[in-house]
Amino acid sequence: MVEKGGDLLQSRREKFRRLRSRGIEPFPHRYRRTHTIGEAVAAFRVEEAKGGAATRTEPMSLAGRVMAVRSMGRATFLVLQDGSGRIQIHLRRDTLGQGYDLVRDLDMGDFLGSQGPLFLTRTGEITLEAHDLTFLAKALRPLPEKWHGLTEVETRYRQRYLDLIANKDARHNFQLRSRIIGAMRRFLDSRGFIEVETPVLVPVAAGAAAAPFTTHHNALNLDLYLRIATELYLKRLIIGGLEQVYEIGRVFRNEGIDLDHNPEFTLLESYEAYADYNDVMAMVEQMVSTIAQEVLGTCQVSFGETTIDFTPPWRRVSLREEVQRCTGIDFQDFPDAAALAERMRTLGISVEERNSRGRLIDKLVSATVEPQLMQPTFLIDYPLEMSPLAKQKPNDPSLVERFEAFAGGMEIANSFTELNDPDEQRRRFMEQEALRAELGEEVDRLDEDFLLALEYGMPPTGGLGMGIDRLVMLLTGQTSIREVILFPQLKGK
RNA sequence: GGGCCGGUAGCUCAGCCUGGUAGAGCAGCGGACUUUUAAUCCGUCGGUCCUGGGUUCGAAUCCCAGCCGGCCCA
Repeated sequence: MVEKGGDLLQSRREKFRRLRSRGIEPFPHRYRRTHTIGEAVAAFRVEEAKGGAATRTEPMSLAGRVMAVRSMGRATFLVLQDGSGRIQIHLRRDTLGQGYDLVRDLDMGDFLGSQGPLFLTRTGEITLEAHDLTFLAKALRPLPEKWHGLTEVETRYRQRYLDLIANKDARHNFQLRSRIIGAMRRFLDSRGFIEVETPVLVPVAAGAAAAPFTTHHNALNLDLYLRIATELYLKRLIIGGLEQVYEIGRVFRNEGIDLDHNPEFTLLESYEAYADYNDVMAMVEQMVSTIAQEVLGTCQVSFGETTIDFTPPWRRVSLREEVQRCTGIDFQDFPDAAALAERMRTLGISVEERNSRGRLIDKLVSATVEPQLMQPTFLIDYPLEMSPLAKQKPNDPSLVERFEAFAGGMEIANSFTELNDPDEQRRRFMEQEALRAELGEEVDRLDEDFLLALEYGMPPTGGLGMGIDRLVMLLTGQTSIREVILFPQLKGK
């Protein structure tokens, strides 16, 4: 990389060189801290409750990154940051003697360890009185500015580490993300699910209607795809007698990028034998509200302009009714794609000449219904042709037992009573393949090996797919998926 | 794919409309300062003005094309 700002870098390199020449290793192997900063502060509070304002603790060793330097000549204040928080360090020539000379070669961004008791300054700030100072790592490049931090969105994404150093909100959101996924695992585990892992590299990108990424295995000389869903492998496990399984994993869809799409994203899928979509619906609202309660301490979260309340039960409404309410269109009146397309055009929805009826209804929902669903809502009972892996409703074979969950104007979950009749499944796959051939649409792919598995018998099963990134968006109040994915996809630079 | 906005020092931003030697704050460097809190004070260094063309005596500024990012729409 061509260096800009050469003298800034040179100044740091010079300090680095000086440290080494004085026999101080700027990159030692380890440091034994006795407390995290968070623990140290908590320990001080305990002592303070006993001892009052003049409290001094026993010496502690803390380590972290230097986030601020305030030097007043023969005394210097540093702010040290570790994963648990920040604390002020007070350095005095009186106390440190020659050790104080290190201040000269210290920069913001360096990692330091320091040992000493904690006390309260006269302005009331908990502070470590440094009795020694140890370089733990030298920062050879300057950090973003301390007050404004790092705001340029592109740099925040391309150099996420700088975002995490400078912006507390960014750190917080990713910590929440981890806790959300942890709470989700505990919820599912406590219900008897087991977590499994299925292939990412697959010979058929099946289980959803999406364009896959392609790759190649050299030794096998085999073209492979990155999975677009985990669905069909998880159902093979149901067939194998693992009655409750889930996988939280990355899937890859070769499509555009926008506020709620990233080409690789994290998907929860779960399958439960002997359950149907009603059971899954109950589980979803339980799971999301439990996670919110556990992670945020509340089921109400603010998102954009509104407050979303995840307290069960969530509104349930049939897809047909809701589309009718939002658009005045009853899609049952339009058994024919061309007529529906014409009607949709009158609403200003752009549709292509060669869209299937299923694709049209999908567009209708995402264009008109979805953006209105701010509060958690289950849309239930989808048209057969939109749902090749779902089981028909006993009393209306034009519909399937399927729901999608929405919140914040986004789809967050998709579920159905799984189709387990292998012959019917084959017919459905064939219909999809015919659509692809006829209209060139991206459709579910036929997976012969899955059909083979189905012929051995799959119990009635309720399945679920839930977009983890979108759930994290909702629970962290972020309206862009790139704010909850550490390294979102960007164009090359 | 279309529209709008943005890209200037390491970071945060002015300057662009109305062309005339590229600025501020922070950071850096030098100095003063032993309880500061965006420390303060004095001095000082620092630029591929996103890239490439064009117009012009002269372009960060105007025009065209492109790259990257954001938002809106499809």
